[in-house]
Amino acid sequence: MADTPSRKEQTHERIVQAASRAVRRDGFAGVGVAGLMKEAGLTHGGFYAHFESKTQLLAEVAERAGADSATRLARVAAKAPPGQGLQAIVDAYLSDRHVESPETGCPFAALGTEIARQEAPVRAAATRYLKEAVDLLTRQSTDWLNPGDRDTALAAYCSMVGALVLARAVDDPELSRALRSATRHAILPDET
Amino acid sequence: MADTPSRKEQTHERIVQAASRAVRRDGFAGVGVAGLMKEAGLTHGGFYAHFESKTQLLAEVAERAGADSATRLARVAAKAPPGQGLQAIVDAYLSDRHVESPETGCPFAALGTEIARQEAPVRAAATRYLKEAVDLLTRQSTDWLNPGDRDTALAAYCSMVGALVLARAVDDPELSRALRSATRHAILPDET
Amino acid sequence: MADTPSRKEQTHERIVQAASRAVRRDGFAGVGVAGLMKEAGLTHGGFYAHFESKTQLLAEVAERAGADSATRLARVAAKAPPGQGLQAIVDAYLSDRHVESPETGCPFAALGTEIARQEAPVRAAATRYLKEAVDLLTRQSTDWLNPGDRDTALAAYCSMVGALVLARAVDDPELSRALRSATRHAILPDET
Amino acid sequence: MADTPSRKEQTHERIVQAASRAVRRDGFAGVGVAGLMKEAGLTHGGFYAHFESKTQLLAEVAERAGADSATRLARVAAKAPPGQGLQAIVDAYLSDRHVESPETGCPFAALGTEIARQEAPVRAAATRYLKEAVDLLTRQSTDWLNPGDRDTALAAYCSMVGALVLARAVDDPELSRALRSATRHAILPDET
DNA sequence: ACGGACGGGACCGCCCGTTCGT
DNA sequence: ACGAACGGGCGGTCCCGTCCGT
Repeated sequence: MADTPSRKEQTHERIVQAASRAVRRDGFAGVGVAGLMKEAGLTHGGFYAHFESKTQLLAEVAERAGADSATRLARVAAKAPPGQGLQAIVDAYLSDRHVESPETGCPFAALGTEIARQEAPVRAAATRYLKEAVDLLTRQSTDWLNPGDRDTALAAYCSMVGALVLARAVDDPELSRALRSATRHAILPDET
Repeated sequence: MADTPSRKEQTHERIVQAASRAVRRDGFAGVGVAGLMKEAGLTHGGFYAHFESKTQLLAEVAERAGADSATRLARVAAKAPPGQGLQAIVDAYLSDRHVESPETGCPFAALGTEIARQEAPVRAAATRYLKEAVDLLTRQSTDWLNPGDRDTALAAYCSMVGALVLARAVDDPELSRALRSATRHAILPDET
Repeated sequence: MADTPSRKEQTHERIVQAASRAVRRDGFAGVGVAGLMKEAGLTHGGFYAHFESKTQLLAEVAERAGADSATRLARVAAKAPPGQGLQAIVDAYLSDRHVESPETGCPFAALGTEIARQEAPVRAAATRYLKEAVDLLTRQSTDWLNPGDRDTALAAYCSMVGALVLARAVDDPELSRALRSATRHAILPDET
Repeated sequence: MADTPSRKEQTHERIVQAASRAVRRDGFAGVGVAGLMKEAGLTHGGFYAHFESKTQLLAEVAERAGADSATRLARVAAKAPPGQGLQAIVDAYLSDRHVESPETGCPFAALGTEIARQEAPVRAAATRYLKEAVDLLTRQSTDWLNPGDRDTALAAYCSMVGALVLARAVDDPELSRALRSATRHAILPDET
């Protein structure tokens, strides 16, 4: 369906896409309507032809950022050799690249503490994404994670998010790496 | 040694104190000079008698929030029975009370993703606090954490921060609890 | 050739026009963005759709005030009988009306001592205007001013500006008139 | 008669002195109480022990700047050889040094267009100073200026003020010099 | 007398939401 | 549907005037 997305739908999409990156880069409070539209190649006058309010855009942005991130996680897992999906996910999540690129990374690592102060739609989208991400982890069968062990998956996800949040916050590159390395070993204990 | 803190120092302290709570509650971007001063019982006019800029206040706030939090952690550990310091810290950190009271809680759980976008002094203060907190954890001798095992402490702290960030972000109280419960068991595996 | 100036250009013009009067009346430091916009029949909100900064507006204002004033001078000269252009200019410049109406008068008489403290674009505009005004004077052929005697024209212009500045500064109407009368006779010595 | 000026009077004097320079340098609108007091080596808290208001200070400043300038003019005239007082005054007034040093120069050249917007006491002081300056000029007996020819003196003073105002306003050093040179020759026509 | 904190107001720059015109 | 202008409001900064304390 949506075989031929109308011009309006395309523009709508472009705005959401640009905003989802801008928000992860600058935070919910760091973006303005004018800047978002400019980044999408438009002027801010036309914004309200696509969204009822900035709030509604942010809700769509949250949804979209979560969906993007879930897709990305799934792709990483799918590419990995059998039985190494979790390892691949963890490595990608805790990579230098992820630390340096919040724009395209995990929404929780980029916006976690701000989400708690956002309005209901944003938080609902975040919740949906979290469940999706945890489900994906739970499905990874590895030597030491029994498939279906949801609690271990939850804990692993918390660890990764926390590690990345701290890794981005601190001023000390070595500490940043140490946080992620320690987290990696905690999640994948038998790794050589 | 500052026997009688001058009136100015008292006011300065009051502002920083009020701001450190307001910032954790509303985020760095959610507070304004006028609001902060009002919360401290003053008007915005006198602000620049105490701080050169809002940025400088935020730096002091970061420092202060970190110091407060470290003190609090240490107190929790000290109160615990011998060999149960870590458990006490984890329980306090992952408690419902902490989830509901960002104002007086861990700065990383309240501001983590915003700290990454703050200026150098704030990030430096955050880094100092993180080292302090990890050192405290590292010193906790328990049955399963060898004292001095810094990597385990790092991983444990990441887990707790991530769990709390997610617990606050999600819309679903049950999920919030599940995140923390799973994290607790991951950190304290032998707990009955 | 700007057949149909767009709405934006019209508004822009209106703001500059209003500002050029307000500045001559109240000085560079005596005007604020809000007041200027109000005087142009707008609110301060839309200001930055037309100007990058207050500084840029002031630069345009200087240019515009100079151009207006030059046009006015030229018109006075053109209206005068042959050989009496200088006399007409001097009389207009030193008139009571000019003393009482800085808003529409010579920018140097209204803002001269402040221009020296303004930024480069304002000073450049002032310089251009001065050259224009002096050229106009130089072209006036009279009985006692040889056309092309630029030094005499320069001196005459200095005299007029000084006379008007002083005439406006002093508290004593009689002295104000005496200053201008004396200056008139110095510039037009053979006048009966 | 103020044999031993009290400490308060000395401080008062110091403030007025510093302010008279600051105002000529930065304009009436360019100075603040805090800055003035700092320049006098004090803090702005004690200001109102010496002056009822900023307005009153400005009045005293105008008076003082005028008196200083008059004294300076008189000294220049007194030092000159007999019959060359006017020439000495004109040369000093139109010198490069005067252009570059508004702080210690003629108040009209520094503040003329702002004085017109000041309150009554400032304008009254300016008027008194103008009369004094013109009287001084009028008393200069030269080959071409009959002593007592007040109108010529008035016109000469207007010329000098205008020349200096313009010389300071323009962006072009050559034009600045030309203005003053032309004015000099207009006032002192027979000079070789 | 002087230093310094404080209250209140102002100004510039920016942003959001709306309403025009095209 | 889009661009552009406009209205109202807010945030940070600075300043004046006052009132304490010393």
